[in-house]
Amino acid sequence: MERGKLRLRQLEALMAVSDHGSITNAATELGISQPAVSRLLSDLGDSLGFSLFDRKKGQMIPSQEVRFLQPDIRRVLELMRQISDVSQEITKRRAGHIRIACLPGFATNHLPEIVASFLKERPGVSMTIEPDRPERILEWMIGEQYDFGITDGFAGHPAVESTYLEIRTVCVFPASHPFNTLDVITPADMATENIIHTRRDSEFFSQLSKAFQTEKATFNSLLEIRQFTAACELVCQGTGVAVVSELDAVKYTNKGLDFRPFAPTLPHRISLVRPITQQPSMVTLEFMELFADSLQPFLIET
Amino acid sequence: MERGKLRLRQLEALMAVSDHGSITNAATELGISQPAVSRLLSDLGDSLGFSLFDRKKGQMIPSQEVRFLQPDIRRVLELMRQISDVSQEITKRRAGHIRIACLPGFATNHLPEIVASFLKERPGVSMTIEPDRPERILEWMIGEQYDFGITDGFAGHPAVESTYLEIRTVCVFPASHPFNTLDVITPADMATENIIHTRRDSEFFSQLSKAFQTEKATFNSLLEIRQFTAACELVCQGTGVAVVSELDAVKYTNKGLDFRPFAPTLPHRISLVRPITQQPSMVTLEFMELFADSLQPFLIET
DNA sequence: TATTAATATAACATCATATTATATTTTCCT
DNA sequence: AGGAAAATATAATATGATGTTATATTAATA
Repeated sequence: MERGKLRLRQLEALMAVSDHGSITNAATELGISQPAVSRLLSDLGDSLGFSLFDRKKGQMIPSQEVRFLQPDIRRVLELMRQISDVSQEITKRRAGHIRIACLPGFATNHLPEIVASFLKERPGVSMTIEPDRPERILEWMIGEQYDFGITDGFAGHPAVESTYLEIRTVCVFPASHPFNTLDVITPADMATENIIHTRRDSEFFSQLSKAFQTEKATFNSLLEIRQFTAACELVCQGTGVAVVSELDAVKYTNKGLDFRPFAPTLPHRISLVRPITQQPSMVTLEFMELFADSLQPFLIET
Repeated sequence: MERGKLRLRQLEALMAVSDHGSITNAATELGISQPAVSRLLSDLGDSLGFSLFDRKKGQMIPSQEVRFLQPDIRRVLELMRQISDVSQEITKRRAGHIRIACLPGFATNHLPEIVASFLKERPGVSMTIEPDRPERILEWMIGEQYDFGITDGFAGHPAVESTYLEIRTVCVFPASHPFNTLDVITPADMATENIIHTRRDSEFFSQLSKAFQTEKATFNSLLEIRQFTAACELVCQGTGVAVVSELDAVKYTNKGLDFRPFAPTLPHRISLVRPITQQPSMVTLEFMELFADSLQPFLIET
């Protein structure tokens, strides 16, 4: 017995002949010459050590042994086709998996629509989105559990590459509020208003209160929340006014909210991060780019 | 992009490098030279169109894209190994499937032990055993639904090859019965006994009753059964005596039964059959041979 | 049995896959 | 940072796999 290795082409030939009943037809099907198939089979027969076909009035009938192997062989060929297909999709950035860790605000607000439009064009791509606190996001980047992170302005870490961005912030108020006559809103304007704001230990709160101090305006703290979207919801209810990222504000214009630029310009600082050690996949890269672009209209010009 | 076909060897190289962390190790593992692996990968990279590995201080880390494909690739390689293994087993007649149709008597009596010893040596072989009436067995042979059949003496059919066999028959009686002093039992001896026998329309019954007629012995029919084993069970109970195939008789010697040759010699006629149109698999052939051999000790010498 | 269709074999071209030799790059260690 | 050692890439080349065309052989059927 010749114990040569099984080759894919031999199996292809075997199935083609099984399926089309003759070597000649199989050759046509495979787009090669009849002798080529003939030899593939004879080689395969040699290395398998049993006869592959019985002839029954001109038809090539697969032997019992071959029939026994057929299911596995079909599976192999099918899988090869699939691998080939999927890798094509990957090349066209239409297949793959992206793991994103982000601040809870993004998980519900801006990210979903970007993700949706990205996935719509790419049937083979799947994603994991994990919202969590900044420290956790950082850990995940370092541990390479996620491919892409959206977090707040952060200190930097040798294992993490980050792009720092400053988002415009605006003052939001109910559409019917007198503020709608102003072009810009200042701390002085807000001195008589109830203010909804982020946590006192947040970086953004200290910026905001400093702005009020500088202009010697009263800061009437009414409510402390964690996310800008929560603030917007409350402003909708008429509970007060707030300074939030324009990214969040625009989502509420059709929900009875209006907004104006806030002066002085306060940046909402965020960072787009990724593990530096591993090369991101091409889809990931493409997504990160798309996401960064999506923020462009909301960035403070420098 | 070069859109060449994926080759198995490339995938093997890919997984070897993924699993062993370096091209050099992978090459050792595959038993080939380092440049060979190097080029397999570079070819694969070209045809896939994305980078396969990231280097991290001497370790080759599979890229996101590769990791995405790995499960499928592993499955392909595993399947190929399996096909190769199974076909080896087939060659050694240790894998395959045999479909047997037989008379109900054989399904419970002689066949099981032959099957058991056959399968014990051949871990990859599986069987289907279908007991049924002779006409049904014939149909199945013609329709090629079964590979091997055990039926009673039969008329012959152009699509079925058959081997005709004559099994010795003996008279069975309880061990304590006076018959145990005789060497041979004749119809005359049995004239005073209650007789358990096969159905009146069976070929064997007509032989038996003709023997009694020839010797002008009374035939005290007590019970009509279908299978010889059933007759043996009843003889055990002391219900009567019977003439049955020696094949069945030997199974009851340790169950309180004894037997002696019956004179005149009556053959129990059976046929081993198989579809003539299709070439039987090698295991099937081997099993048929084993089965025929197992009957040898019970055949009437010619 | 003659004719035709299907398959096998032979001689040869080309590409895949290996080799050895050597250049280049990376890693890692003063 | 610079240089030795290890890992990887490239080049030149041999061999086997896979294809071709031409032709012989075998099987089907009228």
